[in-house]
Amino acid sequence: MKTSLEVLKQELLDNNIHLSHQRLKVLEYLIQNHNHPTVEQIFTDLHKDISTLSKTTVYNTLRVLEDAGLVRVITIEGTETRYDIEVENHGHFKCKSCGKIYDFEIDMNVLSSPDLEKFQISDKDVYFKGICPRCSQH
Amino acid sequence: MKTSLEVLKQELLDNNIHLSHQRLKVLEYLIQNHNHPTVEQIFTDLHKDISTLSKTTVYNTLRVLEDAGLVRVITIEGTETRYDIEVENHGHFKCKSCGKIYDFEIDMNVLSSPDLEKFQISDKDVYFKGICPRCSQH
DNA sequence: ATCAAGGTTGTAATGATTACAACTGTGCAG
DNA sequence: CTGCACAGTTGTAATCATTACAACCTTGAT
Repeated sequence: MKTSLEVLKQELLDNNIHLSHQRLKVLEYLIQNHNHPTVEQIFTDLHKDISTLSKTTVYNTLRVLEDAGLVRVITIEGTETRYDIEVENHGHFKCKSCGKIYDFEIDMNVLSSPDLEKFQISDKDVYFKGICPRCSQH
Repeated sequence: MKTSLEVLKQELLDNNIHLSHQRLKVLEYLIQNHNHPTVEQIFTDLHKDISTLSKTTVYNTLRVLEDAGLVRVITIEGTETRYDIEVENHGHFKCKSCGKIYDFEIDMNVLSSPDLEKFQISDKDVYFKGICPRCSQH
């Protein structure tokens, strides 16, 4: 499994990133919660276990993980930033009614454009919005 | 031409939206500036002409235009919200070096996923990031 | 045992966006 | 003509996520 903790820990070590207690907890949290949590959610939940945890640390850690390419930042809406363990080939759908974000499989490799011939592309994000099945059956 | 002022004015009238002076100015600005301006840029530039203009009005107007489907909101980065006259079938590329946002043509209709069979999709956004040709040559 | 470097913490500052209440202008009824 | 109602505009204050910063803590090497 690609998102196993052990594999990711090794990736951090390969990137010369120190595996502190807090960082591991954030990483574990993201592995166990694929529901695209916000910083607030991550902080609130982890705070129950680590009472000394600071929100700044959560921000710092997420940036470290993002820079290492382990975590994907979802900015589908300007008002909220969400985080996701990096998984290839999927887009994000946000329901305008209930607000839930769904993953969907999509082949990013198909996504290319002659306009970008000379561009170096490092990130591809696909965001859809609309109404999810649960909300549309009202 | 699809983004002509006259056509868009008619669309606003069709949506029962009053064509105030300020709203027309914002609309004109977006037609003339396809460089994905922020609220700050729109406000600063228009303020030169309309000295009484309020930033709140710019926010209000952009929301009205967005709801009417004439304007597309670009949230490629959580820190900045940008606005674009609605044009079909194009994605946005942001250069991580110079920060410029480029349009590129892409066939949104190709973008679909079996996972979304029962979803009602109303918006499709494609965001790429990387290095633009101007920044990568040296 | 000591020291340096990196990591963590809490508070203060920032900055974009929204809420809100007062003001303005325009069209219509009388 | 006059005044009223409504939609749009304005400016300030409030909100909220994020960042800056300085002090503190941990850990590992010498």
